[in-house]
Amino acid sequence: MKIGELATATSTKVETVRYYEKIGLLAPPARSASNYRSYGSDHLARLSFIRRARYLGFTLEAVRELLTLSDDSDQSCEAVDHIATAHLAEVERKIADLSALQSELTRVLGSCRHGTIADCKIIESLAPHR
Amino acid sequence: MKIGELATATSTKVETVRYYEKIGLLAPPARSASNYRSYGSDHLARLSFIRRARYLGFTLEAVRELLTLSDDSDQSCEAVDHIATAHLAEVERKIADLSALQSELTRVLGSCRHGTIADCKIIESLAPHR
DNA sequence: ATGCACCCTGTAGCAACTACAGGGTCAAGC
DNA sequence: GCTTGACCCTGTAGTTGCTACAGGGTGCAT
Repeated sequence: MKIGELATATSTKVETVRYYEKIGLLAPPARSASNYRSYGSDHLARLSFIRRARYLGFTLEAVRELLTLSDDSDQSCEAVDHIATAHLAEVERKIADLSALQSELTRVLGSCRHGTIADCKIIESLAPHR
Repeated sequence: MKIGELATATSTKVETVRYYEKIGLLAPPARSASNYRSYGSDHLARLSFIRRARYLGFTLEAVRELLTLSDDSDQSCEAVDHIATAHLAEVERKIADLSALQSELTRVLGSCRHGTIADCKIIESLAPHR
């Protein structure tokens, strides 16, 4: 299949596929006579894996490790578990941060009396100096 | 005050202060005879505002708008409210996304039997093709 | 006078793409 | 047989919000 087909099959942009190849995440495929990239089902599986891991928020570096690990089917999956656990912790940290932010923004917004800028509580709470 | 003092006073890095000046967020200050930047209390107030808005997760573009609005004290604070509301919505969307992610990661991790890669449920769930 | 902390400019790097610019290829329709 | 349009190619620059040099100058204390 051509790059466009692979891209639509995996909900990826063509440029992103080429980018993954450039950074060594996706193996360079065979080329047609006219120099078009020609992908097989192994590439499709690999890219699906990458996209799903990315969808789950793993960094490209983590994806790279997961791919290496997944190629070595004899190893224990301890390392995989480790990467995923660390990522989950990171996600939970972000949720906590954003929740704190949400509270603060809600508080700030709640104080808005819809008057003029001069007595806007939002602006005021951004510049907390008297 | 010199850039280093301003930076520590606002918990900012010196490079970041210069960066804000370069992108036109912070007005260029006066210079000393030896070409050192020399800041006043207005700069301090301005930078405090910026840092607090950034801490609340506003983008630099939003901060720029908030600054412009805050300079025009006669205007209604409708526009300010609008920016903050939009940002809150964005934060809430991110929280929702991350929470979904958290569930999925927890589910994936919970299925790990700590065996070999070959039957690792984590890897399997990343490559959902039969 | 010499060391050190600070300041200056300018440029390159980070993540993970995305968007051109400036070309070539291929199949269909007139 | 020629044009039109959709696709493909490479390479480079842009995005966000900084951060980190490199390679220099300044100011103060010892």
